[in-house]
Amino acid sequence: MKKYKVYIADDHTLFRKAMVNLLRSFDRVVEVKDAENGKELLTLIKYEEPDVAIVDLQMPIMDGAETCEQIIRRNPNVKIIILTMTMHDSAKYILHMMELGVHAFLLKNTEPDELEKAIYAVVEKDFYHNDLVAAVLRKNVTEKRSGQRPMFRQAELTEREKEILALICRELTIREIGQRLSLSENTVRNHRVNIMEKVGVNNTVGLVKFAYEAGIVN
Amino acid sequence: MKKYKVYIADDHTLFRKAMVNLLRSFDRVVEVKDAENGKELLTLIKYEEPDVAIVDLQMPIMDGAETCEQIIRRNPNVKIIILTMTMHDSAKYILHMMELGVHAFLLKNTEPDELEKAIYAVVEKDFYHNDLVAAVLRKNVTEKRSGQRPMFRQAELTEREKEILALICRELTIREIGQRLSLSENTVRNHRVNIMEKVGVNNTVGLVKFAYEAGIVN
DNA sequence: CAGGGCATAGTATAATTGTACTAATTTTAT
DNA sequence: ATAAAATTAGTACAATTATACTATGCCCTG
Repeated sequence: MKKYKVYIADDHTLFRKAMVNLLRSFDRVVEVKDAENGKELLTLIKYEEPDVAIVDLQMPIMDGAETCEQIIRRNPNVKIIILTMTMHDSAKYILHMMELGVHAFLLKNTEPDELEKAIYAVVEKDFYHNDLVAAVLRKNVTEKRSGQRPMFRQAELTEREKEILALICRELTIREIGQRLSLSENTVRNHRVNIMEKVGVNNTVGLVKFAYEAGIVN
Repeated sequence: MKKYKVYIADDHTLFRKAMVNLLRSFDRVVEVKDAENGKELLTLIKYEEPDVAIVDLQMPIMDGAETCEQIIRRNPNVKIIILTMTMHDSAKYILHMMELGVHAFLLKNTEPDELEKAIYAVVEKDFYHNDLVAAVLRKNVTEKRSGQRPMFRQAELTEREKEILALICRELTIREIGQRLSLSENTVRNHRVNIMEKVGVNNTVGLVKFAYEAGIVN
C-alpha cells in the first residue's frame, strides 16, 4: 500500500494546524507540511515534491488561483486539491482552475472521510469528481445558454489592481486612494475602470461584490 | 488539576471536525462535542452544560451573536469563546458581544497554543484578554472620540429598506429601482440615505459590505 | 388622540463615479 | 531584443450618488 506526502496552504493558522492533525491521522498519509500562503507553499515544493497539495482558494499573499497555476507549471506531478468556502461565490474560479488542470475541489464543510477519499483519488485516478464539481459544471452550461454575465471572465488582476480594489473596499474615494499611493487621480480612475472591465461589472456595487467573491475582502 | 468539557459550533464540517481533534489533544480537556449551527449547540447544552462553548461568529442557521445571547441568558455558567474571521469587519459585533458578556474572542488564524490558553483562562479567570480585544476596544474609543461611525448601531432595517438594499446589491441604480418598485426616484433615494445612516456608512461600498455582513446578499 | 416610526415625494447642490478616449514609460516574458 | 502587459497620466463629459433639507399621509401604540 503506497503512502502519500501531503502539503497544505491556508492562511488561517488554527484551521491549518487542525488540518495537519487530521491529515496525519489518515492511514495512507506519511508526511504533512503546512504553509500559511501560496508563496511559502511554492518554496516548500521547491525542496521536495509532495504527492498532493491542498490549497485554500482565498489567501491574502498569493491567492489560490495563482498558486495553482505556478504549481501546475513547475511541478505538474503534484496533484492539487482546492478548498473553497462556498461553491456559489467561487464558481468562476473553479471553472478556471478546472481548465488549468486542478484535480479536486472540496467545500470547507466537507466530511473528513471525503477529504481522505479525495486524496487517494487524485493520486490514483488523477481526479476526484463530486457533487460540487458537478454543480459548477451544470451551472456553467445553463448560464451560458441563457446568455448571462460571462461566467468566467479572466479576472486576473495585477498586484496594483488588487491593491486599489482593496482600498476601494475600504471605502476610500479615488482621490483618497491617489493620495495614499502617491498617484494621480486619473491613474487610479484608470485602474478602477480596468478592474471593472476585467471582472465584468459596471459600477461600484459590482466591484465590491467581486472583491467579496474573490476573497479580496473578507 | 481540573478538567473541562468543551463544545464547539461551526458550520464548516471539515474545520469543526479538525477542531474536535485538536481540542481532544489538549491535556485538560476531557470531553468534546460539536454542533454544526447555533440551534444544535443550544440543544446539546440543554442536556448537559459544558464548561466552555466555542462559537463561530458566521453561521447560517442561527448566527453566532444570537447563539451567544441565548447561552448567556439560559446557561450563564457556560464560558463562551468566539471565533471570528477578521477583526476589522466584525468589530461592531465583537463590541456588542463584549457587552453581552462573552468571555473571549479569537481570530481563526490563532495558534493552537493560544486557543488552549484561552480555554483555561475563561473558566479560571472569566475572561481572556488578547490583542484582538485590545484593538477593538481601542478602536471603539478613538472612533467615538473623533465622532466617527457609531461602532455598534443596531441597524434594524425595515422591510422596504431591506428590499431596496437587496436591489442596490443587484447592481440596479436608483432610477431602475424606482421603476421596478413603482416609486419615485426621490423616494428610493431617501430610503437609500436612511439605510446608510442606519448602518453607519456614507457610500455605496459601505452599503454593499454591510449587506454582505448582514447576510442580505450572499 | 398624540407622538413616533414608516413610506412616500419633493427641491437643490456638491461630490463622485462611469465612459471614452489618447499616450508615454517601465516591466515582464518569449 | 522585441512584443506584450503593466503602470503611469491626461482630457472631457455624462451619469449617478451623496448631502441636506421640507413635507404629507398612514398606521400603530401608549
